Amino acid sequence: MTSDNFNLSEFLPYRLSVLSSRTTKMLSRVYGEKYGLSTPEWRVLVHVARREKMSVREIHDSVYLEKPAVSRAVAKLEKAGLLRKTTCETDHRLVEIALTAAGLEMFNGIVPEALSFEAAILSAFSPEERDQLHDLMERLHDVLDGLPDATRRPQMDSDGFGSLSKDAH
Amino acid sequence: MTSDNFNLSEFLPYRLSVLSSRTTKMLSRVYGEKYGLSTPEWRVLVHVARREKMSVREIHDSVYLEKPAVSRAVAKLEKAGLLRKTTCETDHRLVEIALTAAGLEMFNGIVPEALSFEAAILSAFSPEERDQLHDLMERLHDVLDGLPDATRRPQMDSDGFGSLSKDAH
DNA sequence: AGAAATTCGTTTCACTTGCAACGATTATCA
DNA sequence: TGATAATCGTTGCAAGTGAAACGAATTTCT
Repeated sequence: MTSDNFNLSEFLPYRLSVLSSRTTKMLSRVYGEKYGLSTPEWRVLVHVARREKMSVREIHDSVYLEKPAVSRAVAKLEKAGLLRKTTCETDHRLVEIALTAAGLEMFNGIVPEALSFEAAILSAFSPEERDQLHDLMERLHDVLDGLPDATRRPQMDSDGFGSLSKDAH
Repeated sequence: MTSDNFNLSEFLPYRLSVLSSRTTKMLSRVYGEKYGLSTPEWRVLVHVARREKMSVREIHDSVYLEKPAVSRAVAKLEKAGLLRKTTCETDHRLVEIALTAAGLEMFNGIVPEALSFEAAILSAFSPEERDQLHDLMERLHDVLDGLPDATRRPQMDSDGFGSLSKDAH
């Protein structure tokens, strides 16, 4: 393909962007209109729900959000009474973030709706096709990792062994 | 899956968002660092290059950009001498947007780099897998279209029959 | 121990975005 | 024809974002 007939709508990065934007926007109605959460807030809420305590940096590492975005989302969620911040006793730089009962309740309210949104999307695909999709996306990430100047990729959720994983010392 | 073990990193909308963000950001180095374009400007440039003349609304319809974003991108591109704006003779509300020689030159410079970025990504996949990816993404769009309150989906580039397609009157 | 470097979370600032409103122009229709 | 409605592109404004800078706290290294 030459410059002459370059077609943006067939260009993979553009296609990914449009698909992602539409999906995120439609999902955001679930946690936005009804629960008043922004996308960063939703992501933080979900992530904190998986462990007892998390620091801002841990959230930043595992969720695709810049540090300031995490900080602000946490501040808003705290103001809304959905989580509680306490400075870590053993390291006063760290903040221990934990859901409140209200936060957990909201989390339990949203998740089924979010999952049913996802289910509605995936209902159009067979189990094999879902695997294909999953596999293809994973490999796209791998390719990006190998490119020069690769952007940061949030680490996968290594399943919950709780507490601040500030490792052995 | 219950709320208890909801895993954000396995959640399709989130996965799409991260993949799209990474891809867009890495691509933006191509047109950003070297040519000083923002993403909306890049999209407008590319789109205007496919036809002789376009209006703001036509760009808005076919590119996934809000009307103000198009308007501002066009303004910047004009200031940079990459395109020219003239008010339509037969309808003074419309603006006819066309690339200048400098704009075309930049377009011809960027496109090969953008395509080689895409090629680098797709090199990890067989032709069949590329078709699968294309097909799966297309069907994801179809599903979104069928959902209530579906967001706007930019119309595909029906290949170039030029001029302002303000239809017969 | 003490100085320098590092890490953590927040804040600041410039920039971008999305939505609504606006003036200008054209279309609609009584 | 004349008034109303619709469309086009732009602008204002409030909210969001990213990068760098910052103070506080801890680690590192001599």
